[in-house]
Amino acid sequence: MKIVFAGTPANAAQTLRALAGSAFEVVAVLTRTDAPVGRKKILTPSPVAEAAAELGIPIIKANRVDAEVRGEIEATGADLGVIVAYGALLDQAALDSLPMGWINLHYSMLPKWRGAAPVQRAIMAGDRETGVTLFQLDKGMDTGPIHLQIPTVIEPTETTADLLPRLTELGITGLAELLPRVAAGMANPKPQDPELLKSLPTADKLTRKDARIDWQENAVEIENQIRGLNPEPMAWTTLEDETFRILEARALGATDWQSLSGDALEIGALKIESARTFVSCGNGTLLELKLVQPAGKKPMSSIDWARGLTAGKRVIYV
RNA sequence: CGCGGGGUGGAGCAGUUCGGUAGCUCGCCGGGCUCAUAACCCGGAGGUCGUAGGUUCAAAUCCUGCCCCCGCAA
Repeated sequence: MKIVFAGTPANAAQTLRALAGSAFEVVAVLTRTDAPVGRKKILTPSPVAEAAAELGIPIIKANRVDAEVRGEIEATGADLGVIVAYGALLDQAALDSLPMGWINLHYSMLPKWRGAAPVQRAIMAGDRETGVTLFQLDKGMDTGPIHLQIPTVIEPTETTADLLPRLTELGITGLAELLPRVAAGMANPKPQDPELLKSLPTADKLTRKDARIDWQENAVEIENQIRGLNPEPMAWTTLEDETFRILEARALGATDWQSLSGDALEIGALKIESARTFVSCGNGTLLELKLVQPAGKKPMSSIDWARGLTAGKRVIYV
């Protein structure tokens, strides 16, 4: 069975490497075109493109599968497409370009969290469990029939940065199990429940607005948000009109500390103790800052940051 | 030339406007107090102030070039 692999980011590259080392032949790789990266806008190939180059696999760079790209894919003589975070939807014609269609590796337990940011959304929502789904791609957004799913627990302190590599491994495991079955014509995918497809939340792409902390919320929710948004795009707030990123923080439960202690802090106010820093959140809850990054600075521990604050400086978030 | 912040002993910062050889909060080393400690007290080590050059009697502070780090935007 010959395979065309489509993907873009680092975890997709890792999956590609695993696939290339398997019994199946990866005859071509489809990835997004080189994109400008960083302040200097250096045109950089995607991690998948780099991996493919190393592996000596022909690369097709395109941000859309149009007639021309479809022709290239068909010309490879591949049987099946495997797609992992490619970054674009395939239309029906593209889906039909390969005899066995396309199998998508998605980082959630579908039909929950369909869409672009399933890992982040699951953590941000405070889910205790997620997983990977291998399904037959159809024209909808992650709506196709499911081949195989592998669940996993989300640890209480886990960030997207922690979870994604684990899911990547699970995805590779899943592919190793599924592909031989597909090659043998033994695949039997089951349709997703149409009701659940409608009712369950989707994992829409994250915007900068999603990454901004609303200190009115409870600390537990804010912590979930911070963990889900690490490392991309990273939660932020403002401090004296400057971006202030919070990479790591821990909620002190759902306890109403303000009522308990009586020293009511304004929401968003900072409280510094000997070696710890807290921010007052909604309903009297407290969030302990761990790792922060002021604009223009490197990430630092919250206590290092607090050490540098001058006495008169007002440290209330807005 | 997209906008902006920054490079000062191991860490985080102040000092740069109005040039005069370096300060704060920690850490580290040694000693003391204490049942004990992230507490307190005493003492100590550690800095060519990113780099090259210029102005000056004198530059972390003024001028010029270069390197590096980071936030926003893409």
